[in-house]
Order: sequence, then structure tokens, then C-alpha cells
Amino acid sequence: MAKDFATRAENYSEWYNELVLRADLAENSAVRGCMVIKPYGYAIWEKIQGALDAMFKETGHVNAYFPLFIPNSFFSKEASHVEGFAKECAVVTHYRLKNDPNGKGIVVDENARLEEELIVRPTSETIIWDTYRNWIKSYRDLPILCNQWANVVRWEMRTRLFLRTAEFLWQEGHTAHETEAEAMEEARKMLEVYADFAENWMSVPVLKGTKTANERFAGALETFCIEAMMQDGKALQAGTSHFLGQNFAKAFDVKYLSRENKLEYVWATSWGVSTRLMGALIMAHSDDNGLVLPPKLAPIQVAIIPIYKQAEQLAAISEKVHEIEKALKARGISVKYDDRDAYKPGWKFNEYEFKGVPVRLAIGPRDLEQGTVEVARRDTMEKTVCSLENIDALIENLLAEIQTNLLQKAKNFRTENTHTANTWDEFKDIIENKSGFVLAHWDGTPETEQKIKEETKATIRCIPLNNSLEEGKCIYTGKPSTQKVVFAKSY
RNA sequence: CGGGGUGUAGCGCAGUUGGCUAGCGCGCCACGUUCGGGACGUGGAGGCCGAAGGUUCGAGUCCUUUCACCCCGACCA
Repeated sequence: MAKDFATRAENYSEWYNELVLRADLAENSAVRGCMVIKPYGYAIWEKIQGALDAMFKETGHVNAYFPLFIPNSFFSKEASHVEGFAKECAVVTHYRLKNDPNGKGIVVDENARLEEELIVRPTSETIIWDTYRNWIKSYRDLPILCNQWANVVRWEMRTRLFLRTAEFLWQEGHTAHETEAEAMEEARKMLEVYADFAENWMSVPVLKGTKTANERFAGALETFCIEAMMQDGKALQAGTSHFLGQNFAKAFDVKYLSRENKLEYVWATSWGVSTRLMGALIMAHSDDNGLVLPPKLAPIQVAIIPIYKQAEQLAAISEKVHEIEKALKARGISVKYDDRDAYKPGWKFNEYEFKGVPVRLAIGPRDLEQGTVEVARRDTMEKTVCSLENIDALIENLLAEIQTNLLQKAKNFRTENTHTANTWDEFKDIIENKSGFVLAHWDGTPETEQKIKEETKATIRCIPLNNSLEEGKCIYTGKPSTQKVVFAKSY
């Protein structure tokens, strides 16, 4: 764990896994590529869920739930969608087991084969659009603004804790609209919600942009995304919002009678973020002492640790702590008073640092005498002795400061690691030796993007929204280009 | 699916050209001393050495088969 940053970045996945495990967030399960999210990790997910859910409701959305299983025939209705997901689907073929006639435990009963295979959802567009067909008759039924919190399964060849597990938790919004403009507005609006969440809750700055055709969601006409930079300079796609056009409406025959009494196909969007966000959170802020959580998403915002020798001392400290606890809770701050006798103060200090608790208070006999408390902040590791008077207000301010400081720190890091490349040699040099984001001209063709990927492993992360247009030459082909796009190696 | 690697206590590992009762660190349990940055001492519990088969007087070690996991690619949120 005590590796310097250079070594850590080299073996980022190793460091990251170690960190996750030691911070008690998750572990690999016995099922290939799946993860067990432990209670503390799940508590972070619940914070993420809670904040996002409130934002969805504020923007007029409601929650619903659709089946886990998707009939094979549904799946094949939208051609490019099938192509995109076919290679990573888990399929249910039977519905019964039986005792092995040879006495070797339990086997699949071949007589119980399903007439039609069921696909474990890798995403729910198909089953939802099949359902929406029955919900939509007229323009009066529109828009439909549904979100689903669910698990999905993608049988990835290679998995990585949080970032790419075979099963993951996510939310997927699926909306249906009367007009193209309204659907496009929805897709953009949800991108803004995601960006807002990333920056103001996760303290992770993100680039907003559109994906190139190569990177677009299977079945979408336009994919909007937020891209974050991890501490090793790699990019992480943290959320996507898709404008689906009428592709799914046509595939599932979802038509409505318009205000002009004409039968029209509806317009669609879908958007989602997953437990990958937790990976982003970990990899964006953590250091060699463990996790660093932004206060707004920390299950425990303040840990209080008593320092004492005898039981009477502890009793006196506890009395004081209960007052502090009460004052903090009155301000909506989550507090954990760790008075377990089984662990020593030093052990607890390290424990809460691992877990990323933003603020730690230590209070001992010395403090009792002087009416003080030791306040340690996780982001800077600074310790100060403060008066107990108005400690609740002080901590409330400190939490807010940590929240913005983390964002600022991450922003600075991103700025330092964003480069501009004007020549191909320069481009290759940056990708290989510096990492981070590289702004460069591109001729706009999938072929060029593909070749750059093959030669450098860097892909176009996004074409930034509101990108400033400028004449230039493609870094690779020298053909004319109108804007710089963002390249990076990604997870 | 291709290339590489690893399977020995809960975790991390050592175990020599086959040899006697399979070891170390951390963790765990008990007692005592400690307690302002992961304490220390003493005692203790915990293993069909990934699985199956073979060679041998004797296999953690050699051979064959197989399974699982990890890493690097291709694929992807």
C-alpha cells in the first residue's frame, strides 16, 4: 500500500483492487466476473442512488420496473442493437433441474428446455419498448419519462472490480417523446444532470461531449457522455445519455396519433450510470492512505475517536462526545462515535482513513481539560486543535470546504494532464510518456480513429459540447479538420 | 478466444536435487501489561498442499489430465 504514486500508476489496477478490498467496499465473488458489494461499499452506492433519484424526480421522472428476462425474439428486432450486445449475453435455456441418474449431484433436465430462450438483460431498451407499445396510443400519452433501478448482466471477456463486472447495478432511464426536438432536449438535459452530479456530489470534473460513430451506443443516433480523468491519466466514461431517434419505435412498432390525427413513430432516449461511478470515485480521489470520499457521498462524514486509559475516563469523554454528536446530527451530519475498546486509537485512525471518512475528531483527557478537540481532515491530512465551542458550525463549514477542495484538486490535476498535440510524433509521445487527455485535430472518419487506436491504444473520448471551431489538419492523415477532439487511453 | 502467470491456514507467502511431525508473517482466541498514529509479552486454535489419475518404499515437490483465478490483448458502462 505504501507505494509511491509512480509505481501505483504503473500497476493501477493492482493498487485499486487492493484499495477497494482494504477499504472494505467490495470483493470478487465466487461467480465469474461478479462482485460482492460489502455493507460500507453499498452505503456509498445508496448515497449515490439517493442523490441521483432526487435529481431525476426533480426533472419530472418516475421510477418503474421491467423484467430481468428478455425473450430472444425481442432482442433481435433492432439490428444494430443486437450486433452491439449479442457477444456478451447470458442466456436462460432451461427451467428445471433433476437428480443426476448417475448419482453425480444435480443436472439440467433436458426435458425442460424453454421453447424460446430468455436473455438476461444487458440493458432494457427492447423489453421496455415492447411494453411501451401498449402504453402509447395518442400524443396525450406522451411523454413517458421512466427510470429503472436494476441490475444487468454483460458477459464481458475481461472484468474489473467496479469498472466492468459481469453483473452490475445501475439506473436506466427510458423516455418516449412526441418530437425529435423534445427527445434531443431530454437526452441533453440528462447529460447535464449527470455532469452536475459528478461535479457537485462526486467532486469529479467531467468533460461533456458526444461520442464518435465508433463509440456510440448500439442503436443510438447520438450518444452524449461525461468523461472523467483518473489519477493515472486514463479516461473513464462515467455516464451516457442516448438520443435513439425512432429506431426502437420502428423496431417495436410504437406509434401514436398526433395532434394532426396522423400516425407517427415516437422519439426515444435512454440514459444510464452504474456502479462504475464508485470506481470513478475511488480512482479520482484516493491516495496511498486509502479512500478519500467527498463529504456529500460519505456514509460517515465524521468519525469521533476517544482516547482514554481507564473506563472512568471513557465515560467522561463519552459524555462530552454525545453533546458534540447531538449538535452535529442536528445539522444533518452523519457521525460515527467509535468507542470500541477492542481497538486502539492509532488503529482506528488508520481505519477511517482507509474508509475515506472526510473528518475525524479525536478527543482525550487533555482536550477535556482544555475544552478542545483534535480535528483531522482526510483530504489534506491536516490536524488542528479546535475549541469545542461552535464545533458543529466549524465542521459543517469544513465539510463544505473539503467537498469543493476535492473538486478543485481534481480539476487542477486534469488541467495539468491535458495536452495539445499538433503533430503525429507529438501525439504519440504524449500518449506514451505523459498520458492524460490529448486535444488534437481529426479528419472525422471512423477509419482514422480506428488506425490511431491500433497504433496508440488511444481513442476519441468525446467531441466536447460547445467546442470552439478552428481550422486545422488531422493529426494522422493531414486532411482538413474543423475542431480538436479529446483523445485518451481509457478503461 | 490468443499470450503469460499463479493455485500450500482467513489474507500474504516460503518450502532445495522427492525423505521423517508442512513452515513464516499478518490476522484470529485467552490472559496480562498498554492506550494522543496500525502496541507488546506469554500461551493457543486453525491445512486431505486446487481436483483426479499415475510413477515410487515414500509426492507439496516428478509425470499426465483437468479446474479455478490473476495479468496482458481483442470486446465493453
